Amino acid sequence: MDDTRTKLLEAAGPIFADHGFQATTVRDICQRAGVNLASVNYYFGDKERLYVETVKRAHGLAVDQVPLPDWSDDTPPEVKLRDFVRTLIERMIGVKHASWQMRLMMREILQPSAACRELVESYFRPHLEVLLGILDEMLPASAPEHRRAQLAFSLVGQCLYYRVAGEIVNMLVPEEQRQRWFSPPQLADHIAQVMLAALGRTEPLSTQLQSDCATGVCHTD
Amino acid sequence: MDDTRTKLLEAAGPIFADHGFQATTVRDICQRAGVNLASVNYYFGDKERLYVETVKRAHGLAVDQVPLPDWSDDTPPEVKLRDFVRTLIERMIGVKHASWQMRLMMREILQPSAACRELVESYFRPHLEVLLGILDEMLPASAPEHRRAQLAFSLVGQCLYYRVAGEIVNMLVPEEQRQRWFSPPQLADHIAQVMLAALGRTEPLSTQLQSDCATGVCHTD
DNA sequence: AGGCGTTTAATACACTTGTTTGAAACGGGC
DNA sequence: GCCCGTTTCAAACAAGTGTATTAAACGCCT
Repeated sequence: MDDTRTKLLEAAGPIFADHGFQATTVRDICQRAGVNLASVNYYFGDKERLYVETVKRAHGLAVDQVPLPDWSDDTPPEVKLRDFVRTLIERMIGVKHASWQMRLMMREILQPSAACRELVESYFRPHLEVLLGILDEMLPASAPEHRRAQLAFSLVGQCLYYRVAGEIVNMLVPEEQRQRWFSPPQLADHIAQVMLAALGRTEPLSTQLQSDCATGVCHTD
Repeated sequence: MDDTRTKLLEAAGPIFADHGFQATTVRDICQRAGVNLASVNYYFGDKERLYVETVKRAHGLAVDQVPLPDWSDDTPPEVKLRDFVRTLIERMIGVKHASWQMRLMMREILQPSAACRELVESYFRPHLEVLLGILDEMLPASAPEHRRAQLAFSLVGQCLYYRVAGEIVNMLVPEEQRQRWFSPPQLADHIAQVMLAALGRTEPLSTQLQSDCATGVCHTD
């Protein structure tokens, strides 16, 4: 019965996410899992094997939890882009409860370990390809490859920011303003607007913001 | 003589930046500094005090090393914005040799510790104010405050990305392309272009990229 | 029931950790 | 020279670490 094996994986996730690989102790994990100390070595060989297994599982859960929508063929690229941003933001800072997966992946992004190469190939690269496909629909054929990649990174960077620097944002923006204007869908729409305006698919932001500010941001909650 | 004190601080910087607080050992630091093991306790009391001292010093060095230019009053906001981005990018991924300061601050951003609140007030908030000032010159007076902040975060997020996810970018973009098109000034100019286009201060990117692609990116090296 | 592979359990081991200790070395001031 | 506050040093300490070992408990087949 692999019951205690999954109990271990389940307990290890949040702990690794919070403290990192080095700073978490096998004893902590076992205690939280309610299993014996020797179990991690019995089931995974050593602490590191348990770690990479946990990372893999985190990435699996993250994509299952908030999957990309599958668009019909005639979906305009503007909608696809906005949906893409919404999905990213939702994965980053939505799903408040179970976001240990993202915290763990963030550690891998910042300081790749052995488990990371696989993460890149099976998670980041496919997503990048999707995004590049969307951008291609809006860019002239003459746009060089590196500019497309940089545009993609610009978009992802804006989303990633609220995960990486979320605590800093909390300190910089007063609570009340945060509550009213910094919900995930609002942030997502802002980022989508920036990108679409930069690409010339909508009015520039400065003119959008000139009119009554109720338009321009759709409140989806 | 505070010689060994500064030797300790100097040695501790890169090590804390690489491994984080928990995972670095006092022995490592002392060995690298070439001083006795007991010195850190003698001079700083304990490991944590040494850590916050190191963080403070890192932030000091980071601003001294790549300061913001002081613009003349008639500098157009477009130039200021581009300079701002260049400074940020330079701090993030330029100064290859001595970038342990940023790596260390990145850890504080991702997981704020005791040393962080001070970092926010004396470093992040002043910079945000400068950026907001620049954006104000380009935005209509009717633009709500939260949208200005979000625009600022969009800009910073794009810069931060290459520091946070630099390793991932390295895995996603082939070496040759990186060498030719991903130098700090090139990335900075791309990001400035995205923001200026989004704000309507330049042509949208899709039309910029339609013309011969030699224009549009200035190669500053 | 009995035997056997699998899983759990408690404990021990070797090692690393941050910190402390006490003595030795140093450096000026009288 | 001698004293005394400061600094260095080697060694040791206690706590905590990952892992190994051993025996006990379990589940299941014939």
